Amino acid sequence: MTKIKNKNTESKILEAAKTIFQSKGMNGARMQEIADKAGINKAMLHYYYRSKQMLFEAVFKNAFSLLAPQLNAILNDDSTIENKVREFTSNYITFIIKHPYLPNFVIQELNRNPDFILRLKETNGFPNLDIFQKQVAEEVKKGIIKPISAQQLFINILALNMFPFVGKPLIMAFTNLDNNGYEQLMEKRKIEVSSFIINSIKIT
Amino acid sequence: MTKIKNKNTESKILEAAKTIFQSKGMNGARMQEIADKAGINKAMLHYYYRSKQMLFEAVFKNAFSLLAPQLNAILNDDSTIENKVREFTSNYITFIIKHPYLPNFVIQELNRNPDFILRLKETNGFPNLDIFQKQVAEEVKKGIIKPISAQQLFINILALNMFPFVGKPLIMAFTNLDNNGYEQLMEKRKIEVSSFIINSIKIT
DNA sequence: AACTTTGCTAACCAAATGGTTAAACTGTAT
DNA sequence: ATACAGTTTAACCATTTGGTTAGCAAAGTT
Repeated sequence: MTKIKNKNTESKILEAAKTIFQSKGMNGARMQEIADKAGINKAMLHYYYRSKQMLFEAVFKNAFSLLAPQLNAILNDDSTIENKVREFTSNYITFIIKHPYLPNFVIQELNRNPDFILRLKETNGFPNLDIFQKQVAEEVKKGIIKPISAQQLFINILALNMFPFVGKPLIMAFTNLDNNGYEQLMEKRKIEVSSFIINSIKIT
Repeated sequence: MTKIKNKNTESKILEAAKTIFQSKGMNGARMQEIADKAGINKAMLHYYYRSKQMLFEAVFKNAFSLLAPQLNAILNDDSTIENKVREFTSNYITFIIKHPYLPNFVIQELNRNPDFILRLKETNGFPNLDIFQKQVAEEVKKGIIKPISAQQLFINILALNMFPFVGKPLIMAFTNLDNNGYEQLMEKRKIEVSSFIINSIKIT
């Protein structure tokens, strides 16, 4: 029963920490609040994770490891750029609707501590533009897409997909939409964003 | 001399608070650090601004009031959409390069406290899509641009312009660029982003 | 049965933090 | 000179916060 109890508590902590950290950030989160949410004693947080910083890093790495494979789908898959853009957009937006705090959490914390990403870059499977770069150059040369640098294209894809979630409050305010209307907009973007990108780069 | 000293201290506080709040956020900022940066006693912060919350709101409103006119340029100006997109992109990126912390600060704090924007919406000059909406519908009808909703177009414009700054650490990591390379990328975006948008929506 | 390890709790602690206060200082008006 | 209002400081305060510790109960080991 020891092991079972252990795993239970440890994962309950991680789950609670995820919720609190993702909605309040490292600085806004309180150890007591995490303990309360997990329904355990505050000392247990330190028993399992030693410090707030280490608990936070566990949560952050977990979050980032969800994002990275999504990006690798567009960077390393070997279908055409058009196909990848269409598939990525649809998949990514579906994915983020299920994890709405994720992009903002990752971006906010990376801005707070830019050095943090250096450690992540060592990680296996960290997104990398090399393959994508070759593919873009090739399709440009073949006359499939208009001249564009892979970097700019990648930034544009990322921007069009991630920003609407990161800037949700801004968008809701400007468009005068409620939560419902906002969700409908996002739903439509699953196909509209990819068309927007393809229209821009494809040679007809 | 009384009035001068007064204004001096008050604006020194605001200036210091701006720096600290924009780089560390409301939760990460410390009153003592702001006082130190301003070169004055901590009690002065409360003398002039009563509380951390009120000092923060002064900084935030200040920041937002810099952003709003930029957006209104694209929403309410009466040149063609193509012209507005080109002008806005160039102006906005130039502007943000001068105030790099601004977009992230505003977005981060609005996500932390979404109710906050409700008060701003009452403000005079709060960006509003009404005019833009009519203009987009009209240009679509006239066959100048392809069918697109004003909301989606606006989100795309915002995304392509703001995201690269909000997601700077992410972009630097994925593209393997240093600060210098990043700045060059942004410089190029002043014209490339508008072309990207125009290519996508314009009927040739 | 005696002993050790593990998971857990309540109570506690030191440092940090936002905020207050009483007194001193400064320039100005009387 | 004196009184006065606005400005500034040092010292202080209450609360919050991350983190520690001593001890306990249950499970595992010998």
